[in-house]
Amino acid sequence: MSKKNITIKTIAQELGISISTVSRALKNNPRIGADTRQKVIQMAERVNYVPNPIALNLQRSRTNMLGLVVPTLEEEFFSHIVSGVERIASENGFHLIINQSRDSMQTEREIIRAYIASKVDGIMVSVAADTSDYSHFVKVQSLGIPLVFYDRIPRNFPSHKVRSEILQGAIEAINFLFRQDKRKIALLNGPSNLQVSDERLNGYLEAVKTLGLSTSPQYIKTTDLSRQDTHLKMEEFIRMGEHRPDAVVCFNDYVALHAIKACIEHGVVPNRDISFVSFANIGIGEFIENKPLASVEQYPVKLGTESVRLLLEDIRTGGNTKFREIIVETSLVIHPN
Amino acid sequence: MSKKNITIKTIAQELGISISTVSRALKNNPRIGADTRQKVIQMAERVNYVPNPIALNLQRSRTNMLGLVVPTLEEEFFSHIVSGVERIASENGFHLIINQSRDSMQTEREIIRAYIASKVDGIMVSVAADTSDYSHFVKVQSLGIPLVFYDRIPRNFPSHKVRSEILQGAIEAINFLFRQDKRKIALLNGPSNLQVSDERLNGYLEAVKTLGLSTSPQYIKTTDLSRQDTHLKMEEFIRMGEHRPDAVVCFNDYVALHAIKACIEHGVVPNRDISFVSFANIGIGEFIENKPLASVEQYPVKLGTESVRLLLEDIRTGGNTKFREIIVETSLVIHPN
DNA sequence: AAATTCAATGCAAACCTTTGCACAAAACTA
DNA sequence: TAGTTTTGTGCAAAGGTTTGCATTGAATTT
Repeated sequence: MSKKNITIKTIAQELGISISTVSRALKNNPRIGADTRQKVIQMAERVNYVPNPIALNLQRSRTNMLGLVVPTLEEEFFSHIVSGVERIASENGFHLIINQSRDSMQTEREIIRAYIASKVDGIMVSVAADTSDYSHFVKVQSLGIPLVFYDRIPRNFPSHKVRSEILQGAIEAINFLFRQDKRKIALLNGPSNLQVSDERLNGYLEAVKTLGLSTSPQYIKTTDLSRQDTHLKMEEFIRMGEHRPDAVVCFNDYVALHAIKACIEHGVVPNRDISFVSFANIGIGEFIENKPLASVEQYPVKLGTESVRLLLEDIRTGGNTKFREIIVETSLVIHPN
Repeated sequence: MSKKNITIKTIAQELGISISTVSRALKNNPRIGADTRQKVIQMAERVNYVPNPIALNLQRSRTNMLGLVVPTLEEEFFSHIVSGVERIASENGFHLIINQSRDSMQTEREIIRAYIASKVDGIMVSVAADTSDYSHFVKVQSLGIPLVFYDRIPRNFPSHKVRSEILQGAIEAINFLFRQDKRKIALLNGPSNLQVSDERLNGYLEAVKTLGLSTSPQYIKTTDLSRQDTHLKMEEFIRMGEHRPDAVVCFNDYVALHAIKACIEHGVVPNRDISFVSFANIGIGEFIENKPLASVEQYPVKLGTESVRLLLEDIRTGGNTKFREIIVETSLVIHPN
C-alpha cells in the first residue's frame, strides 16, 4: 500500500512548501492562501494522510483518554454503567480505558498510578470494597486531574460524585408496601460500611416514622450479601412468631431472591405471608417465578452517562469546576405478575 | 507541589550534565559511570521525576493500547469476555480501550478508524450482526496492525480467530438427550448468517447421523432471536402432532426460556413432554423454575483471555505470527433441580 | 518614488525521550 | 614515546505537530 509513514512533512516535500504551511492549511488557518490550501488538501487526500495523534498528544500534553475503574465487569449493574460511559465518551471523541479493581484497594492504587503515568485526561472511580485509605485519590487531585466518583463513593472525601437517589427510593418502596396494607415492615440491609446501606436505612427510618409504623431494632438486619448470611437473617425474621414482619425491604435483588428461597424452604409463601421489595442491582428476569413485588430501579446506564458528562465538563473547564454531587433518580418498578 | 513539568532536562540542568547522560543513567546503561548514575538516580528521586510516556510513544510509535470492539456490554456473555481480556491486558501492562459497536457496521467502521488513527498496538473484534463488508479489517491488516477476531468471526476471512467449540458442544448436548431416551430431537437455531449457527447445525446433523436418529427439515428451524419469532417457531413444533419433537436444542438460554414459555402457554409441560437443552450465552440463574435441563457452557472469560493472549503474542512477534485459530472448549452443564 | 501596510509563507523552537556517533581523557600496550 | 584501547560523556537527530516570530513580495498610500 503506502510506502512508509505519511506525515505533513511528506506533503510539504511533495509540494515543495514548508511544513508549517501544510499544518496551517490543513487547519484552515486564514493566513494561508486559498490556492495553496487547495493544493495541500488535495495532496493530503491523495497520499492518504492521517495526522499522528501521538505527536499531538505530546504537543498538547493531553491524551484524549479517560480512565474508568470499576470493581468488576461481571456484575450486570456495573457493566451497564460502563455501557453508558462508553457511549458518551465515544460521542465526545474520547477513548475509554477500563480496569477492574476486583475489589482490592491494592489493585485500585496500581490502576490509578498507571493512569497518572499515562496522563489520562480524567478518571472515574467506583471504589473497591476494602478501600480505606484515599491517598491515591488525593494525589490525583493534587495533580489537577479531573476525578469523579460514581456509585461507590468514599465517605467525607470532597470530590465530584454521582450516585443514585437511594433514600427516596427506599421511601417509595415502603409507601408501596403500606398501600398493600403491610404494617410490619422490616429491612434486610447490606453491609454497614457501604454508604448505600446507610441511605437505605435512613430512608427506611424516615418512611416508618412518616407513616407512623411501629418498628424495632429486630426489624433491621444486615447481611454480608452471602447466600448463607441472608438465609440466616431471613430465618430470624421468620421465627419471630406474632411479631414476624409481613414485608421485607431487601438490599438488592439477589438478597431478595435468597430471602425468598429461605421462605419457601420454611413453608412461608412469599408475597402472601411476607411481601418483598428490593433494590435493583440486577434486572429481575421475566423468567423468575418467585421474585419481589417490586424493585427500586437505579438506571445504571444513566449513572454512567451522568458521571462521564460531569467528568467531561470538568475537563473542559480545566479542572476548575466546583465539586458537584449529581443524584440520579430512582423509581419503583412493579413487576408484572 | 511540584513546580512545572519535570523532565530529564530538569535533572540534567540541576546536575549540570547532559540530557543523554541522564537518560542513560536512568536506564542503567553500562556506559555511564557508577557515581554519575548514583547522582542522577538520587536527583530523580528528589525531584519526583516520572518519565513522560507520550514522548516515549512518539519515539517508539507504540502506544501500549489495545482496542476491543464488542457488540454490546449489556449482555452477560460479552461483559464476561471483556472481564477476561481486561485481566490479561492489565497483567501485561497494556491499556485496554473498549468500544461498543451496538451491532452496527457503520459504528464498527468508525471505531476501527479511530483505533487506526490512535495507533493502538492491536485490535480485537467480535463483528456486528450486520457486518457484511470487511474492508475496514483489510485495512487494519494491510497496516500491519495485529488483529484477532473472537466469538463472532467473519466467514472466509483469513485472520487470527478465537471461538468456542460449538460443534462438539452440540453433539454432547444431543448425546445427553439421547441418554434421556429422547429420539425425536429438533433444533431451534439462531440466524443463519452467524457462523455459530452453522456450527450448531453441523453438530446437530452429525450427532443425529451418528446416533441413527430420524430427522427432517421440519425439525430444523431458525429464530431471529426475538421473543415473537421464537414463540412462533416453537408453536410450530408443538403443533406437529404425532411428529412433535420430544426434545429441542435451542440456540441459547434466552431462546430456550422463551420457547419454554411458549410450551407452558400451550399446556405442554417442559422437560416432560418436551425436553430442552441450550447454549449458555447467559448463566441460567438458580432462581429460574422452568429452564433447560442443561446448557453448553462457553466459558466466556476464557474466550477473552485466550483472545488477548493470542493478540499479545502477535504483537510480540511484530505481527508475523501465522494466522491461528484457537478453539475454546465447551462443556455440557447439567442444571441442578 | 518612497514609505507603509498587508497577505502569504518559512524558520525554528517546543513538547520529551532515545540513541548513533563523536569526542576527550585516561589507561594501557608495544 | 607514540599508538591503541577503554571509559565516560555530550551533541544532535529523530519521532510529528503546532505556533510565535521573522521574512518576503506585492499592493496600497502619501
